[in-house]
Amino acid sequence: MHTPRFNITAVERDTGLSKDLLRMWERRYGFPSPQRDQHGERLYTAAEIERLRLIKRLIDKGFRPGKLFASDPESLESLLAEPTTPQMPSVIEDWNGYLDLLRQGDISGLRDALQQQLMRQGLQSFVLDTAAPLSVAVGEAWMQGQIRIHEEHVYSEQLKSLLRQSMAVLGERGRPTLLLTTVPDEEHGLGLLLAEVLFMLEGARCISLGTRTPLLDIVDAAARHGVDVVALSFSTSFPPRQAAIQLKELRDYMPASIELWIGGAGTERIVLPPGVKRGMGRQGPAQLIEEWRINHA
Amino acid sequence: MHTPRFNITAVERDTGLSKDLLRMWERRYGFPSPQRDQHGERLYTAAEIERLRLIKRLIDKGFRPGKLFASDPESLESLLAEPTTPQMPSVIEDWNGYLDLLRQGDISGLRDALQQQLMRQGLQSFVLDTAAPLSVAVGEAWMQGQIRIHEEHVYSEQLKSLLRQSMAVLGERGRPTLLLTTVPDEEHGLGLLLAEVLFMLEGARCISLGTRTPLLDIVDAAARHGVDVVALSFSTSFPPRQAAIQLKELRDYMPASIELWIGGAGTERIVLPPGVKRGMGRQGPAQLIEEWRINHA
DNA sequence: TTCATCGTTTTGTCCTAGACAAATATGAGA
DNA sequence: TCTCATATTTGTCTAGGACAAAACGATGAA
Repeated sequence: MHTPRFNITAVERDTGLSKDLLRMWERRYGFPSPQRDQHGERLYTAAEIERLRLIKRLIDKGFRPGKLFASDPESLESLLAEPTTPQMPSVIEDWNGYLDLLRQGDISGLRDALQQQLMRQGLQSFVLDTAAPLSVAVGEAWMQGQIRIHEEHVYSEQLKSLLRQSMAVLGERGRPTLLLTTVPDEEHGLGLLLAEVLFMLEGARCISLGTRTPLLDIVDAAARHGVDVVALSFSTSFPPRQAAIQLKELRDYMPASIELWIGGAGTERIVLPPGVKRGMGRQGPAQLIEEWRINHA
Repeated sequence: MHTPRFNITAVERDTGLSKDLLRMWERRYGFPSPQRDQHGERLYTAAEIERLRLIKRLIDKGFRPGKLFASDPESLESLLAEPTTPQMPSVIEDWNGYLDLLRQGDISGLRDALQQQLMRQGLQSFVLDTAAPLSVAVGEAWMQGQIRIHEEHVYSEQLKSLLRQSMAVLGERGRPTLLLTTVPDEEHGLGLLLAEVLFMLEGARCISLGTRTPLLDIVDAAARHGVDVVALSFSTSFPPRQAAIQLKELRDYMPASIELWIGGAGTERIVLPPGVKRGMGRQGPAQLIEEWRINHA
């Protein structure tokens, strides 16, 4: 068991920073400056990846690379703790009960706790008031290094399983018909499932393609199934600018009669292209459905 | 809605071919040779993307780029129809009933058909004799261009939902305890779910991490949950050589007391490192569990 | 024959470094 | 204070060279 070293492909995969960008940062700012193997190829350490993740997170939060690379590593940590918008309390504290179960590896305990909460709140409130914010908190906890990625995986699997189970009792639904999926670079499927539950509770008919559908196939699928709406989910970690570009493209390829909706924790910062609607917060999905029904009465 | 043109990022996203590779093919083989915008940046047409996808499928099937770029576009289509290995009857024909439902976009029809078959066969036989071979056939049909990727997505989602639902009635189980997941480059989760069902039917306790868990996290999760076995799934499209390397690494990182099992349609061609077991075919999973129980009686 | 081994060819990924568009910050003027 | 124009920062594209890894194919042994 030796100290693991990672090549640039692995770093791209684990940080979401493109190879081009990693090389450019090295050229421009001098960090990271990974060791090289005997062929001159970059070999990154786990610590470098850790710091890159931190920097990425801070950039997502609105800081600029120039400042971040200039200041010393220690002070970066503290920046993360600052709330994004003033008066916004840390989301993590409220959920420490569930997070502790995760940290202890108590899977059945976690499952029981979720199940119990679902019973208490009912499906809609459970999704809106527990599952959605808890998922954000779990993501946040991972970002801050409080839990490991496999613990996030366990959480995700348990919740998916629970939701699928609950959804099975909701039968075939009416209009509008929605096509749900994510773009190819967005692999988080949990938000999609949450959206599916909410839309089904509003009586819509949902066709889910799962994650990572190529844009041209979304267009084709929408036409084939004659859907009224294409709904996409974006997680917090998805780059907002990328999202805007892809939405614009997709909007261009599809007839205007098919609406394009987006949702998920990562949608707030996305600048919406014309003809794209956002469904956020408690009333988001219900509102979108209601609007659609009024317009198509 | 104008004639769509795609930049290299969009092509990478929709074909799965890296920018580097797209540029290299252009340099080396002269295809694709996209138009350029006023700044010299590549602009691909939908037709070029279509052909690139075809070429990608053929390469995945075992053809070599050199040959493919040499032969004319028309003859490429016909290559897809050929069976991968001689004397192997096309698996697709046997499953045309389901495939037709997919092609017609009849989702509820598909769901009913699967449900009905599950009722008729029982869970174990359904997984072994329907779900597993049908999934291979669906993959094959996509490779041959008979269905589009979004239709494969629909199939996958319906089957997952059905299986999760069925699994919910199987409660907490006994030993051994298995950790199920895939390596970071393997995103196919259907095989994992099939394995989970089979192992649970044998009375094992399954902890699923979903897909794409970093190797070091697999190690950590295995230790944390005190599992007896780590089970990984590989799809047919996974490069066997890569699989062998990762298995060897993983075997090195983990204590010998934890067994390492692999399964899935893509395992046949993998050269097994020492200390790794393969569970293939009808009796595979049952056999592995039984062996383990004998050794740990 | 069949199988393994070793050199050769093909193929994909990494490298450097220049250019420039898009995003953001800054400052001038209303 | 706000708006617009200009400057700076930042990310992504470009080209072509290099070379590792994979696949092929020929040669020799069982």
